[in-house]
Amino acid sequence: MPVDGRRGEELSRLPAAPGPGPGPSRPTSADVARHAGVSRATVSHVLNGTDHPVSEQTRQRVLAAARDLQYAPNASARALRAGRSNIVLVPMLRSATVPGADRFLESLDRELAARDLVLLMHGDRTTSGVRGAQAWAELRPAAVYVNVSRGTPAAVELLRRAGVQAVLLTGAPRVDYAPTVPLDPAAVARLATRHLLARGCRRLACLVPSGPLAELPTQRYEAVMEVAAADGVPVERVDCELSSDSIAPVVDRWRDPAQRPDAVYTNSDPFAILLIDKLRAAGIEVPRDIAVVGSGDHPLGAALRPAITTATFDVPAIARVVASSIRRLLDGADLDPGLEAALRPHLIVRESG
Amino acid sequence: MPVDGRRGEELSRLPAAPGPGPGPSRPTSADVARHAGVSRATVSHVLNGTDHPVSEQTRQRVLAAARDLQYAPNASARALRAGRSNIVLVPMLRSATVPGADRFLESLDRELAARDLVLLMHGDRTTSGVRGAQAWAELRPAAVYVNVSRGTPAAVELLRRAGVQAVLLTGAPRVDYAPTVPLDPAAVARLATRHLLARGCRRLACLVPSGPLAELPTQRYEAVMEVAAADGVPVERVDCELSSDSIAPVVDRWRDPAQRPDAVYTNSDPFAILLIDKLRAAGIEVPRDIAVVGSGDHPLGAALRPAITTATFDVPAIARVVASSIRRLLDGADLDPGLEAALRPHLIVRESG
DNA sequence: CTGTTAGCGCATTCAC
DNA sequence: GTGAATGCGCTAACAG
Repeated sequence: MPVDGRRGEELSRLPAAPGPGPGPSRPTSADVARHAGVSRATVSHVLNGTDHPVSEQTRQRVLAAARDLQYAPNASARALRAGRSNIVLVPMLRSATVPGADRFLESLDRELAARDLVLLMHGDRTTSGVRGAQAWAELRPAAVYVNVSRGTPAAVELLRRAGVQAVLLTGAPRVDYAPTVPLDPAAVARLATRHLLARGCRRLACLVPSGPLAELPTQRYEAVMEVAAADGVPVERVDCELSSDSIAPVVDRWRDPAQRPDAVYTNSDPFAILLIDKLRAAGIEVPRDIAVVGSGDHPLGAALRPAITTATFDVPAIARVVASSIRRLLDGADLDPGLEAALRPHLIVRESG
Repeated sequence: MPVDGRRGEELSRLPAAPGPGPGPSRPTSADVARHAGVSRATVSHVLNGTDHPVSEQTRQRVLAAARDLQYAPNASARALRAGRSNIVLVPMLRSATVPGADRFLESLDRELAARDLVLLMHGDRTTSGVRGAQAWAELRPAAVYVNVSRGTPAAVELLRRAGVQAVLLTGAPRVDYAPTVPLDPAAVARLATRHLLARGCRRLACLVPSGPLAELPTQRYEAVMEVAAADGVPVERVDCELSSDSIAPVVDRWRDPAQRPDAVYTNSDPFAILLIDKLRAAGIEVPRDIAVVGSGDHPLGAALRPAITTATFDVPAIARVVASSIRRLLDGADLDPGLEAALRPHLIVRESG
């Protein structure tokens, strides 16, 4: 399955190498057949459990031969013949963008495995659109699950034309050119904001991590703005990084109660933890002086004091409906009806706000 | 590339489906050839940049046709014919075991891409040995990079017989049946311990996270023990989890100076952060009363006060030598000579110890 | 009922 | 510049 290595070239190319040289043993179904004294067709029937009748005796002989030779069918040949695979390809997410990414992939693998599908992650985190689709299509996966921002209409069309049976997109703007898991990463920000407003907060601030991964934090900031604006509550935007130097000047300004918001939404729990540490050092108490709400439910958030109030998604539940939806798509059905429900964020109210 | 979905069965099976049905368009190299008015051989030569001479004019015609049809070569057919691919397969690591896992994979992808290789992660995190090798072999990758604990001798043999050109193992006990990246995850623990001893600490404790992922922490605990024992320094083993309830009783006991170690190694920075929080709440000051050293260089560790002293690996450097070694192995050379040097852990001395 | 023969799928590459 | 063989496994059609 050669796939394009260098990004940004016409098409892939195989590294120079000695052609289909026989190599060592590399057992094929023909070897198994020879070993068992039957034809390749019989081997195939036995190993695949087709409905074709085979005597128990030959069956055992074939199985034994396969075991002896440690035969592993060549997925390439198989996929080529079948014109389809049971691979679900997920281009790797831009790291740290989504806090629970790793947990999600772990759950997703379990759920897919239970549905006879294999999860494969493509290491490239940046290539998108047609160029990305090109790389993904080469593997001829049964399904591709990718963010809308990378799954452009042209990309989706290319994948479909390449024979990918199910292209499932995920992300905020629901699109019409492919089934979409309408997971809005900003939903946690909205939920957190509504919570703070309901608690009577009237002056908000929002920490916005800067850097190359700022897309999501910015979306969340806008969501906070929007919800707060509906109540006529102002939101101070605080651009920062996860470092002491970055937070210090802000906290310093907030020493003055007149300059101080009464609540802060921080985009991720580590930022909340950092902020609270700096506030404490400045003599500002959480939640008495300022309420702080994060998101992502980081384990440290629950363990430290004050424990972080956080808005988060139910990661395993989302993995389940995504896997189920992919399976259904492959079987010609619609998305899992439980999708919307599983995507609703929830709030874990602890001590910080 | 159908791969076994259910774990623990004889061999894989394709989900029932309508055979190699023609499907929609699914452009093949034959389509491109037709479109450009040339033979498939020519298409192949042009698209792969072989040294076979092709007139500039036809070259352009072929490229244009490929673009028009959004042609993506079928990786299965290609691999089948070529008997080799440019895929490097990495079975996904048991999550959170290695703190920098995600960073590592990101760097590794970049380094591999620069060497014309594509990184693919296999979603299954648990299957190992022959069973795992079976699943990995089906993809016929050019190389597999996996922990020694999963890459048993039988697994390595199976992979080799299946035509995987480079099997690179990683992990502590260097083995002789396959090239190994002797990355010892316990090395950071040794380094941290030596640092604490050099600072005059004479009574150590070691936090050992429990749970299903306890293998690594236990190895590290043993490393701490070993180094400390050489100096006649005792080590208290503290089994715990990353939660308030888990740490509280320990800290409570340490309120009594007579019961208290003078330094703690915590296996990961989040544990150090948690511990310091609880110690502070108990009126025990770090590093005055107890020194604390973590590992993994978590960003929060640098940002909080006291900043966490941590022992860590140079993740991007390791990714570089691993990628380089894989490339060299594929080219018939030996491991990158810079390997050992890149694997050395280093200490970031900050405030906590 | 049991097993076999034969052709296909797609891209690569040798030889004319 | 092209024809044709090739790699590996699946499966429809067929023969005992």
